[in-house]
Amino acid sequence: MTPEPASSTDYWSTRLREQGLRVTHQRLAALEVIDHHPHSSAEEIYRLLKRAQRVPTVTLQTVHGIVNDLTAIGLLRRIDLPGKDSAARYETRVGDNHHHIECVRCGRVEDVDCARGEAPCLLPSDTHGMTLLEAQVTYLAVCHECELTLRKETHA
Amino acid sequence: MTPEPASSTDYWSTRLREQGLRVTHQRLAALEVIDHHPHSSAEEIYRLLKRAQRVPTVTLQTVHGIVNDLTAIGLLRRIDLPGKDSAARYETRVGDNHHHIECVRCGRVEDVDCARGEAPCLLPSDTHGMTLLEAQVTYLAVCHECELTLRKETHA
DNA sequence: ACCATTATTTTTAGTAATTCAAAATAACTG
DNA sequence: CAGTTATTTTGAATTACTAAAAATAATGGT
Ligand SMILES: [Mn+2]
Ligand SMILES: [Mn+2]
Ligand SMILES: [Zn+2]
Ligand SMILES: [Zn+2]
Repeated sequence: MTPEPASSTDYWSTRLREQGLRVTHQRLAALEVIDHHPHSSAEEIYRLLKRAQRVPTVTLQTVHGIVNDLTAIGLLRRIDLPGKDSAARYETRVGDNHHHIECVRCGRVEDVDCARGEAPCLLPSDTHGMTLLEAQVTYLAVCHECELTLRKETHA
Repeated sequence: MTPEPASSTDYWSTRLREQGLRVTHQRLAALEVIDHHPHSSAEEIYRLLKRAQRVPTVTLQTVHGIVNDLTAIGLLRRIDLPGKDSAARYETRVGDNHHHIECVRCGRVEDVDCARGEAPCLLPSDTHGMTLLEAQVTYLAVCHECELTLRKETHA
């Protein structure tokens, strides 16, 4: 059985060391922040790290390096949503192949459970001779608040 | 004196005028090029337009303007594929809600017919109170050529 | 066909997201 | 605790795209 870590810091530290990465307070703080603010962009993570005085000296370039490294070892998942306001977003919920629904107006993102739970959860009618890795599904929608806003605008 | 077959030029001209847009040789040439090279990026369209001396004076900014305008009136479809080295791609096959399979290594993109043919072709387990517009499906894969290349690299 | 109107293209700059490389810093090892 | 070197910081570059003003050309009326 897996022993429960005393704190989330211990948990992340163990995961980092397992992968041969050093345990820095920047990485730990980033993981905390992403865990509490899923689907954040590098810029948002950066602001959250500075705002709470967690890592006042951190730079945006460091955040990019961190999310790249942590994604590479499977501690984070990167999601690329469509739209020209395209900044990659990151989350700690990995390994369950879940999907996302995005409001095309305000960019709000919510999780959508996968029916199958592992990739690929959907099969193409034709693979064109390729080896399928994953079916990436993104639901585009308009959230309730934006619907109301749009209705007002249409009225005027 | 029209170097292009009158039929396709006439077709696009009619579509443009229907939408109140002027028929410019830049727009016509762009539509031709995209029709013959589906899933091209603005940069690729730009190079294709200059290469064949079709529109030697065209600029990349113009291509961006054209694809934006033509997408807005439904003559083109814009596809945003995942992977951060990915520029938006454009195609003339519109209105059938088809999907795509992309090689994650070389970026090759092929069409995948939609089982339903119109959006949304898939329903989320939870809409989170949002009004669903579309289920965007992208299959990530490794093409045959890339598979062979990767096998060689692993060997060495 | 000619001209006027104005949409479109071109020219010139600027922005946002991300990457790269060298120098400074700070984790791990012994 | 000191040495090694991964990581962060600093500073600059790149890519994809947008913005605004000046030049050009497509349409409509004569
Ligand atoms: Mn998620
Ligand atoms: Mn297609
Ligand atoms: Zn919204
Ligand atoms: Zn390939």
